[in-house]
Parts: sequence; C-alpha cells; structure tokens
Amino acid sequence: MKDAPVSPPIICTVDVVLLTLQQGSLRVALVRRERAPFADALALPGGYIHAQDDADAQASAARVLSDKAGVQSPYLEQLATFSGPVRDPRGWSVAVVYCALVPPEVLAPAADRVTLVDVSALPPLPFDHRQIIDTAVQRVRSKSQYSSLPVHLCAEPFTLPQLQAVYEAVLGEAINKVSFRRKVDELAMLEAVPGALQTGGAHRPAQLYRVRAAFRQRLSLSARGL
Amino acid sequence: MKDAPVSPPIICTVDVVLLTLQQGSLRVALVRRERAPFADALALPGGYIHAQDDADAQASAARVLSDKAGVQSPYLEQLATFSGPVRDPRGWSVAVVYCALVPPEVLAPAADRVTLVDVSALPPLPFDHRQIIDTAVQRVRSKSQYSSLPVHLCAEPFTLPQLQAVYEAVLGEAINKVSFRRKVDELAMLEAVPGALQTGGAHRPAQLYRVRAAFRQRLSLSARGL
DNA sequence: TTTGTTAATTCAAAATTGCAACTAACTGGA
DNA sequence: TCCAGTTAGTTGCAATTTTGAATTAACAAA
Repeated sequence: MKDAPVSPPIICTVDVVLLTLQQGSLRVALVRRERAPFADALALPGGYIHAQDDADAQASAARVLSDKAGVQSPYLEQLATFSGPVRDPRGWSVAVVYCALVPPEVLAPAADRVTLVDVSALPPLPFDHRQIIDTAVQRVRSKSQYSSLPVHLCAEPFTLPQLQAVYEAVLGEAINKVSFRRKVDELAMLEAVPGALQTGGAHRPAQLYRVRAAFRQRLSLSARGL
Repeated sequence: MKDAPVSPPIICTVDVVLLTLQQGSLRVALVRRERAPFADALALPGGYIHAQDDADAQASAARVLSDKAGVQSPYLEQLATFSGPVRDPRGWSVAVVYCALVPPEVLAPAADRVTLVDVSALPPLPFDHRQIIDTAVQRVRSKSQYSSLPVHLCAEPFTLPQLQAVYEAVLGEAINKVSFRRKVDELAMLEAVPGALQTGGAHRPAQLYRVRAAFRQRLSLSARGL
C-alpha cells in the first residue's frame, strides 16, 4: 500500500495595510519586495508568520511592519483573512491582514523604505493586494462615520479644525462644524492640553487636544454617526 | 554543520459560530468532537482547511458546517482569525472563524448532531471557543443595531411583528413599533408577498414579507440605527 | 487702531423620534 | 348574527434631537 500523497503545508503569512493621510488623500505605504515571488515589485509589507517567535498573528504583523517598513504603529487592527490556492503562486495560502493608521509624520523617517500611493490611483499590484487595500479603505471609511478611528491619522497635539479636516478628507464630504464638535464631545475621546493653543496664524488661536489614554488603543463609538 | 531545526508547520483550521434564536434567546450550535484533542467535548464545529479541496477558507467553513453539523447556511460571514502557540495543544495555530445565522427551522433536521446552548450560559469549552463565541455575539448584537442582519434568523416568509420580536430578542430591548416599521421601510430590504397573509390567529391577519433578492447575501445598513 | 482671518458659541428652524389613540380584520362564543 | 377579544397597521402630534446661519472671540499684520 502506497503512502497517501503528502500535500504541501499551507502558507501562513501576514500583510499590513499601512494608511496615512497626505495632501488630503488617503495613501497606502508599499515596500519593494526583496525576494521572489514578485521580487522588486511594490507590494504591501508582509511576510511569513514565525511560529517560533510570534505570540500571535498581530505580533507577526507588528514585526513585519517594523522589519519591512521601519514603522511602529500604535494602532493596529485585524482587517480580514484572505485565502485560497491562487492568490500566492507558491501555493494554497492564508494571509491574515492587519490595518495600521499613522499620521504622516510617523512615516517621515521611513521615507526611503516605503512608497506612499494614493489609494484611488493604485498601480497594478502582486497577489490580491489590490483587493486587500480596497477592503481596508472601505472599512476605514465606514468606521470613520461613527468612530474615533481617524484620530490615529492626526499627530498630537492637534486642533479641532485639523481633526475635522482629517475626517472630511477620509469621508470625502464636508461636515458641519457645530455637529462635528458636538459629536467629538460626545465621543469623549479628547482632552484639551491645558493652556496649549496653536498660535502663529493671523487669527484666533485654536485649542490643542490629545487623545485620552483610554482611547489610544480602543475606539470610541457613536450610536448615531459622525 | 547541522541542519537548522525544522519547526512544525502552522496548524490551519476553520471554526464556525452557528447562531440561531430559540425561545427568545441567542443560541450557539455546538457539536461533540470525534477526535483528540478534547475528544467527546462539546465545541464549535471546526476542522482543518483542506488545501486540495477548498476554494478558500469560506469554502472550508461551509464544508465543515455541512460535515459536522449537517447544516447549510445561506449567510456565512468571516468573523475574525484567532492565532497563537497556546490556543491549540497541538501547536501554533491559525483559526479563521466564520459566523453563520440561521432560523431555528433550519436546525431542526440536525437536532441529533448539534446541541444548542444559550450564549449567556455557556459551559466550559475547549480551545479559545468561549472567547470566539463572545466575539461573535458582540458583533452580531452590534451589527443588529443598524443593519438587516437579524432577518437571517427569521424563516421566510415572516410578518413584521415576528421580525420585530427577533430584533428585540437579539438587542435585548423593546423597540417602538412605529419607529421599527419606519426603519424597516427605509432599509428597503423587504418585499411584501402579494396576497399572502398570516391567518389563523384570532385577530387581524398580518402581511407576510420576504427579503429582497439584493439583500439575501448583502446587508442593508441604516445611517441612524435601529 | 483698523482690517482680515479663523476659532468657537448661540439660537431658532428643521428633521427625527416616541407615544397614544385610532382604525382594521380576524376568531370564537353568546 | 353580533359582540367581545386580540393583534395588525396607521395617524397625528408632542417631545426631542439635529442642523446651520449668524454671532462673538481672539489673534496678526498693516
């Protein structure tokens, strides 16, 4: 009796959709692949899960983000898992995908390692990275309608008008100033930095805020949106 | 020079949180495990991804649901992926978890294979199944606040009072009848079955509805909730 | 001191929601 | 046959919430 054919193991990887906001548009950070498949192509930072090192897939994602892009993101959320026999030419694969949001300032030191691309003008990408990015952008836009998610795109401390501009850029629509402030107040995610005002402009200075410690990792949700 | 130690492959599985509504409470379907680890224990239906058979992890989930529970669920949504070295005693594992919602009628033929347990009175469970179920229930309750998700718990055709009772059971709170009808109308997910009324009660018969084809797989979302 | 510009608040109009009362349509029993 | 009981579905209005224009505040520059 012959041995049953041994099927190759399933390829377990993580990918990270690292998003930021630059010049009013959402950008995704791509890195150049060092190895086959698709060596030298721009792609999402990703890599194998290291069972001997990683505490879980999220730790793998943080490691990959650090190794491939040189970035540490305080906000890192699981997006979804993509799988199947054809998405990776090496064979049947499972990619646990995480989404990271950072202010553009965090990416400045990594400018030589990552390429920022407007998510509405993506080049052809290897694997199913195009679909993954589209899913991430959809999710970020959707969550931004009713949560504090976009604060992670804003370098602290920031003013309310700055934060509103970030929300407007992500959502792609103007928001009423009064409504916006009421909602932000409801979300209770911010605290004014005492005495700190953004001066320098030829106009009334704006109060500076930072995110309350309780919401640095966790989102604040609004029942009614905006 | 010695060979580097070969690390065992990562274990790739799927699990399904199959939920239904019975006697006004959410219940999860558990099956008795046939093999180690945890043989004979009640657990979520789950199993290995079959790289040679399955088109993707969702197909694995549908297969597992059919094989282990004898159920086919039209609504099957990816919940999240759980991973790490300790959740499975066999080693470092990745479990892609799906959530299925079915009306209790669909589970009747499978009554001998599955045990329905109230999600608010779960017994001790193997692996991290307790945490997985809690995550699923949280997600279902959260989505039910602003989407058509609970329609999948209702056998078609159904009346509006029946659907309202389902929403109230899932959300755990009474809903105003007029508001509920306004919202259901807004969601535009239902169509009246022409001429079909639920008769038999000692009272005015109720119009019967079914889900519009466009929303059988996709959810309808409301901006304002309920 | 005046002008221009942006920050932040006020208040009334508009939209949404919740409630109670009402009408509708059936069954079953007097 | 008709009346009581029960649940389905609608109507109109009061209460609440949301919205945005108008207003006030605070600064720099000229």
